[in-house]
Amino acid sequence: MYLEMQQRLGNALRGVLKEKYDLEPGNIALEIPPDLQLGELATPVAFELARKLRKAPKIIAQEMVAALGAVEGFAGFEVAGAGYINARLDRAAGVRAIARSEGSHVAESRPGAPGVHALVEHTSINPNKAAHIGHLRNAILGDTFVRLLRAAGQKVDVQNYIDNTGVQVADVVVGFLHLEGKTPGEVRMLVAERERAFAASGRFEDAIDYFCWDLYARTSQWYGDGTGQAAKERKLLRYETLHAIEHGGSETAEIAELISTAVLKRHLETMLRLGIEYDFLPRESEILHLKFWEAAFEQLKKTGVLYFENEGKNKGCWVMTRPGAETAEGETDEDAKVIVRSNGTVTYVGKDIAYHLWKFGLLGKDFGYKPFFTYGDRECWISCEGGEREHPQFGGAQAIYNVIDTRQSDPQANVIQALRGMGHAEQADRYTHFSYEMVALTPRCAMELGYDVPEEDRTRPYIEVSGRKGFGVKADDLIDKLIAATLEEVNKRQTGRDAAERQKIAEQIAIGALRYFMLKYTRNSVIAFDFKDALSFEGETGPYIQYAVVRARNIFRKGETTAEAALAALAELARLDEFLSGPEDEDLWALWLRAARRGLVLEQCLATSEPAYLAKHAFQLAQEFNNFYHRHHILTEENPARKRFLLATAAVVMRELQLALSWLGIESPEAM
RNA sequence: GCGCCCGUAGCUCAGCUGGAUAGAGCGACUGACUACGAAUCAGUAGGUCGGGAGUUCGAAUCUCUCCGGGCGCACCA
Repeated sequence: MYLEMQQRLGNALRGVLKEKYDLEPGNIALEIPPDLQLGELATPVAFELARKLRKAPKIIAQEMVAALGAVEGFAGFEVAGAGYINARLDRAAGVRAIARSEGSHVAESRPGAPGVHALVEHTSINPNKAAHIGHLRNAILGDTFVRLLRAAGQKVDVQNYIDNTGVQVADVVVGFLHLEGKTPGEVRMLVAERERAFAASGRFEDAIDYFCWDLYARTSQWYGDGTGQAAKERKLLRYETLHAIEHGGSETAEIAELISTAVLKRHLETMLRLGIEYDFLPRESEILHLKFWEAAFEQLKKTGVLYFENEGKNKGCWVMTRPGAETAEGETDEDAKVIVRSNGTVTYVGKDIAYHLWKFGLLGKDFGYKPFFTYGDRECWISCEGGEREHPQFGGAQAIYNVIDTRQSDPQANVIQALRGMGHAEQADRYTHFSYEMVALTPRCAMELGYDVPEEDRTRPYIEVSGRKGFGVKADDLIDKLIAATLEEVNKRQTGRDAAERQKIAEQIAIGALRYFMLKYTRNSVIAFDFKDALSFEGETGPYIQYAVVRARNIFRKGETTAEAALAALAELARLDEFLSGPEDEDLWALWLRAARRGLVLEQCLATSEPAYLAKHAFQLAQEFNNFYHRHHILTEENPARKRFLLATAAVVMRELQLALSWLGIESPEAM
């Protein structure tokens, strides 16, 4: 509702400016005043115009208010301070409009945006070890953004890119074959044995991804431990293995496929615990074998984005100019980005350009597809050669979002630069590197986990996690720990419920706590992870918001009615103003207004690619609700009309909280 | 050296396209439960918004500069 009123006021002001002063400003600043005393919306536009019109801001504001006349939904306008124009809403009409606005779309506010086919890539964990907390941040941010895009009416494909032929997978293969000295047959048996053991015990320590976590760390260590000749040989082994995997068709490649597929399956299971699902898993093996790069290479050469370097340190390579680089005519750009090495192989950025041409439907090639993982009623597909004849369409998106940590901004910028250089400016503009900062551990947390923290690192605010070193908190361990902690609380409080119900509630709360924890920080803030903060269920947390919903739910249960009925009953109340105009009732109106911010917040989140605004909004709404809950005892209210109004207030807040939580991927438990 | 990010209360962080008295959580201290269940609420203390200069009617927000911290800048992915 707030968003609609803001737009209406903006249009009215625009009309006045055009008619009275013949001005057509691009943007009219509209804000929410710091205090309800000053109205619900305000604009400082008169200040900006003062110089241009050579008049005092206050005079301009007065003239504009006079010219505005009546605007539907507004009770009036006034001039305040040195020239603010403050707008007051018609409160009763506002409440009725808020009660009615159930839709989750901001369709009318973003012309052209709904109906957009968007593609979000997130998670993209190397399939060679268990997922850790850093990966959780990526997946939770990505999944939440997907929910926001869908709430705004966009069609979204969710992709999880699998680098199954990279050096990280090669490293665990080296670990299995050379460090452990296993034959390919023995590796097959071990993977099968791990899958059996995990299925039987349900303990993550038994699973293949946990096994690989340690093996990968040991292998990384092993490369570094070798001296002289041994180090050389180990390095050689590493690259021979990598090349065998990239090339395919060998026993080494088969082992890599086996391991990466088993680990990938585990990643999907881990993410499913958080309610995160994917539509398609494109793999690097197909990008290689289906010759995506060859097709892209032709286009890159034809458009002149790539050129062959004959001079300098990059002699013999195909290179591209970096974004923002300027080189004088005839000079060698030593700083250019190498895309094809002098030995003819293609770099990571090159493969990524090909993949992104495919994402936008510009490559002229497609993957093969087969079903890979089932989510209740639908399939997640994976790339392959050949594949099923019948499959959903992926790729060919109009807008893409890549959830990738901020350290990869340079390569991401290279890909965008290449698209632009190839003449795809529109696509380059709709390519968003949805970047975020890493999750690190506080030194205290690292030491609690038993890691050896060097003296000089102990005073640092945080220490980066490292899969290569096996240094970090595994995702499933954290989730288990959270569930155990919430279950303990639930068991104390929900003594009347059976074990299965309590378990379900504990899981909902644990996941709510985790997702909220990852979403409450803005993207470019480093999260210094600590169990104390992550396991907290009080204050600015997911459970706090869930608890507000449960409280509202309890009111309707005890009052033997429903939120829907309470909202519908609002229509029968003749005079709403009597509950909204008294000085002691300002908080009620403020609560309705907060509940009305949904569209505004959604738009802000999408415009800035920042889910944290929604997290903040949900918390603030819950906070105001808790405050309201204490101040007004609804079920014992003696004035029946007022009781109805209070019930409707609880109902609208509950509706908005549940909707906001669902966008955050957080469930609302029945009881807490 | 070049590029990007950060520096706001004891700690962790918000602060929308510059706008009206700088906010929250945690922690500290004081209070409020035979209940619409306190995973809650009320209150108190706590800030030269890293320093300086500039632009502006107006700067935590924009520009420059300095200080302090982080991350990138491969023929790795």
